[in-house]
Amino acid sequence: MAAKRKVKAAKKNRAADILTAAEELIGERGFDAVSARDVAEKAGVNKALLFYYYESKEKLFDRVLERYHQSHYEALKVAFEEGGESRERFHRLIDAYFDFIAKNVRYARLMQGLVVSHSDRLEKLKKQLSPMFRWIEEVLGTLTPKTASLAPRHFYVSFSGMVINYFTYGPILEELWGADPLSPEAIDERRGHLHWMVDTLLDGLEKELKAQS
Amino acid sequence: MAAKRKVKAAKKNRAADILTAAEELIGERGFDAVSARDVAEKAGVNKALLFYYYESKEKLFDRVLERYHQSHYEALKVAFEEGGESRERFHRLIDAYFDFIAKNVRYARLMQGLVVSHSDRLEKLKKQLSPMFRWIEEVLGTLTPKTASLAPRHFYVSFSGMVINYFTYGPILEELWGADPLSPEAIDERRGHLHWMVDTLLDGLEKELKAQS
Amino acid sequence: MAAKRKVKAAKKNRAADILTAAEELIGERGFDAVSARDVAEKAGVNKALLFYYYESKEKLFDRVLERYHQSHYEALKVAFEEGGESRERFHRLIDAYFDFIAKNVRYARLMQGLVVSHSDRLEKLKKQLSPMFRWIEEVLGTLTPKTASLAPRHFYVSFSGMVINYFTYGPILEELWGADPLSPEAIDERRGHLHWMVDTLLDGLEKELKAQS
Amino acid sequence: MAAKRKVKAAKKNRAADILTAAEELIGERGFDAVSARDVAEKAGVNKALLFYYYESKEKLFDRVLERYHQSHYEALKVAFEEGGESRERFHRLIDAYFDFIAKNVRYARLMQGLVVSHSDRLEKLKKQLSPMFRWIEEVLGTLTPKTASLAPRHFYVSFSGMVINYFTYGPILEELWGADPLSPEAIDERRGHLHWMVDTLLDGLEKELKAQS
DNA sequence: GATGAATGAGTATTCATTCAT
DNA sequence: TATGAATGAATACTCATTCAT
Repeated sequence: MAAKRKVKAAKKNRAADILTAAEELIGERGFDAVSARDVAEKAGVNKALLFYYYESKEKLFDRVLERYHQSHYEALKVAFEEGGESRERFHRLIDAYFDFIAKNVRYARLMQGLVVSHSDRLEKLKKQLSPMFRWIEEVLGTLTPKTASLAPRHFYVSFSGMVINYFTYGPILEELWGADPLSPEAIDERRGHLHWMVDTLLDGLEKELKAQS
Repeated sequence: MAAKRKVKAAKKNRAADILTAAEELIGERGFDAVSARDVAEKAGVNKALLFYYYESKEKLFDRVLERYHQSHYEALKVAFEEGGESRERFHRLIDAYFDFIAKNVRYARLMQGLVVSHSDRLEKLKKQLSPMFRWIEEVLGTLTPKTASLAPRHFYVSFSGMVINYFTYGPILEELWGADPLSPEAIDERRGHLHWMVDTLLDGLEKELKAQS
Repeated sequence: MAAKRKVKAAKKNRAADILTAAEELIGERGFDAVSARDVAEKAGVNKALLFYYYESKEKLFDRVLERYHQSHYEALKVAFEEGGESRERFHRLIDAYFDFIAKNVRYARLMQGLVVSHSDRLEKLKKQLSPMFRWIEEVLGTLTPKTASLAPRHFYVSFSGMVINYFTYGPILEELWGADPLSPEAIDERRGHLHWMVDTLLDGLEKELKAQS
Repeated sequence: MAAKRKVKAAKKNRAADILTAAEELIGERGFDAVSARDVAEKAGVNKALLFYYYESKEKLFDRVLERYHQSHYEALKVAFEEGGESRERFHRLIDAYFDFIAKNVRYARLMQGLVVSHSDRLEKLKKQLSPMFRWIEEVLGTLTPKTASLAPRHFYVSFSGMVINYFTYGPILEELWGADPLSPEAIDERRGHLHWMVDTLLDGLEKELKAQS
């Protein structure tokens, strides 16, 4: 049994190696700039093996995304549903969002590249994101007034922009910024910004709700 | 003379045709997914002509970007420097930003793809964006408190995220959104959202400044 | 087992086919006039295979040269080091040189094109030829006097010119020559010429050495 | 009249500029490595002008060669026919050959590339070289015995190899040679080698003639 | 499972050449 | 004469994918 375990532990999981390699490369360079050869080399396997395990480059990349989407969605849900008072929950939600992206900057880059890609990939993306978007709309629904321009969807887009773009535009601003935007201190600073945003905007929304009623 | 003019007007300007074709295609599919052949076909010219006028695909794409950056920057400056009371000027600024992107959705898509691209292109982008970023930092500097997380750079990233991502993530959300996010009505609604954001956040900042003094 | 052998013998060695095709074409037309497509077609393989095996056209051509240089150098060494009296050894040396070129006229043509090619290729050539040149200088060193214009290097250039140019200029002179300079008879005649040269020049050198001492 | 002269002197002779540019480039890089664009740029004229004056790149290159062949042939003839005793004339002939090539190293390089080029160019070359070869055969005919391997054609090939290859192989040997083979001193040294060769071989031939009679 | 070999369709770019002006 | 614009064909090389072993 011990022997078997050792064997199992030593056993190379090439399928997983490939997935990891793909994930890293796509995150760094974007979809179109990564070739099957690149992935195979990085994973240390034969090129043909990609196709054996994942059928096509496209499907391999789909798998990379799926994994990300799922863990992203779950991170948000766990954070929000942990209980507590409403405002507290939203702070936890934005923290979860921000932390997930901070830990997976490659995911942010990948998404950014994806949303401007051609139709086939977009269609898939729509389907994959839809449950998370529905859930967030529902969650935010309780505290926004009827005004169309204050509907949950707008806050969703605004906050996801604030979070994601920090990580994708940040590196560009590095020199102008005066410090590495991905350093722990800078990340904390940004987190502070986001919490101030949440507070200020929740205050504003509360005022609106009062005025409407 | 009139005849001559007509002839002149009818004169084919292939260089411009190529630039336009490139602009449209890149905006739709992103840089890497556009080939020289695609551009030539769309422009209705011989592939080799593209190299005759622009030397390389890369340089052609640079030209596309330059044009955009410049008109973007100018639109913002004109809007802000027109005078008026501070809050009014910021509303005009956000309007200018939003309108420019709304009229040039392809530019938004292009930028989104760019920020996650490989190093050579990124380096160029940094240089090109730097003056605008500097200017915005200066402009916002007057109304933010000393707190690091409320520094101009954070509001720049936040607002650019709110504006740009509406147009790049919007299409993905179309079905979930329930309406075309690029329709005039939806665009007006989003504009309303942004103005509410500006007002609410300026209120918040004023409160902070008072508290600090 | 015999069957197996047959199978093995029948096995296609495309890498070798490509090398052979390249060698033949370059020898006929010179480096620059041979395209990757030409080589692939002659070898009866897909163009991409050429890059699969040899990375680049340049490297493929390098391999062709390497093979030639090596066997050329070895042929000379074997001939000279076989022993015997000095004059006998030089006759064997010139025979080996001449025979090698006669059997590999394409190599002569190839070299002739190479020496007038651009810098990258020249640099490589220098490195590849240097051991053979050093060795020949050493070998000739024993029988030339101190006079600079009778230094080994001059005899090396002179004899290599006599040998190589017969095969490269020969075909041009064919019609004027009155017979095919590559026919066995013509080749024997040329060999006679070279041996007469060797004898006459060795006589001359001996006289010089005596005069100097 | 003076005015007219000035105008004439100032008048640009583009056709000649093109020919000169072509000559220099071909001599440096060989035929196939020179493009019409290269020539036009070096000559400082529009690419289309090459075709206006010379019809095609091939014909332009032909003209370059013609000029060379003609002046080469003439240099040899003048040197030999100047009179004097036989041996003296041959020394003058080899001097003329050597000097011409030394002054036109590019011609040597060009020829070396040509003799290994494909058929069209070779055919032309044959026709162009034929009168000179005939003449040399005739000139040498007086002092060679009947022996086939001592026929004029062999000495022609041998000496042209000795002369030309010094200039084409020389640069390759530069580092091994220990000095620049194209420096005036090295060139004089080589000239010495050639004259020693002429003397030694003429001595040898005389001995043969005596033996035969 | 895993691999080396093989390929057809594609890439950006350069070429000699033509032509209207 | 001279040129800018235009093109069809070629260049070396890369791609995702297949397949026999």
